[in-house]
Amino acid sequence: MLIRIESAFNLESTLDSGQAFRWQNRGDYFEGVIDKSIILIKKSSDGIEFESFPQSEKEFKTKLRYYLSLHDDLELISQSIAVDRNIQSYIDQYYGMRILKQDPWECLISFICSSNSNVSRVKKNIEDMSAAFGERIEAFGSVRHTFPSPNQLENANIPALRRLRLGYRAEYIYEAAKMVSQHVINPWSLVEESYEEALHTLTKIPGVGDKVANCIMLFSMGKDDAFPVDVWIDRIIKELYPEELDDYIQSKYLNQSATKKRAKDIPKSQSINRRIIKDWAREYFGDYAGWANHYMFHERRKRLLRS
DNA sequence: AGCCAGGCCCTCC
DNA sequence: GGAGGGCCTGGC
Repeated sequence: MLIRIESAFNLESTLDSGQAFRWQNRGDYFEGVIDKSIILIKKSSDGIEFESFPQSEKEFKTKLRYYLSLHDDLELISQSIAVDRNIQSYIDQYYGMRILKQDPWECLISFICSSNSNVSRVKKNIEDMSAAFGERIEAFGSVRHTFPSPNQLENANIPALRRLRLGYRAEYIYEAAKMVSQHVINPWSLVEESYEEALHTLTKIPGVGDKVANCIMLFSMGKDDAFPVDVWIDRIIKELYPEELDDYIQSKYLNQSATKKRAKDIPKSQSINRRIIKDWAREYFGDYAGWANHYMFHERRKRLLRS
């Protein structure tokens, strides 16, 4: 079925930029799993062409438009975050890349897995968990599995998760599944909450700190101003904006009791922590800071893969 | 062999 | 409140 897209859409960068972990690049199309279906997507002249099974394409069209954030005004967002030449260049290079709206539960577990890890390993972890505890789907010549529900993961015990090579994350995943299945936390309801509320709730889950929480909020909850700071973003921001960061810290300190703080106590750009970087970037890039984050991250990742 | 990878948690100060 | 070390595993 065709989904007509009026504005720009970069399918490859959107699905293969490390924000989602279930998409496989099959050359001229992508295969993934959303909800209870296998999805095939490819570019077409006036939008994208997709197939779904077992859920019908008619049923899936609305869901897919939402998932791909096709209703978001990319022109507006790009203008909003293009505050300097750096970010403008990244937008130009990967124009049409969008932040997805994945399932918050799957996204939560995915980014718990991501700590001290890498994209290809997280992909394997998610496929392994799905194969072990999700439901089998067969379509288009492929066998895939749904991402397990909170109940299905809670019923998987920790040793079984350990056997999937999840390492110390197994305990976190099990605890998270228990919290969700027992209604201590409802990740889907956080879409309606404010950034601060959602952050507060998410970081109560073991294995979820500030970075992971910001990824979940950005990639599944439509919190466009979430700004995950990992080692790469940390390096990029310090590299591109050293003066701005120093100025920001100066002003923060001056706004406090100026006499109490001595110059030597003011952190230098090398030792600036991730909290300060996040606070600065959310002010600097504004309402769509998370999109700026992902363009910077993606550009760096692509550049490193080339070299 | 030893360090690092898209962090987080716990234990000290 | 923040610095420092440990943690599963895989890859170089």
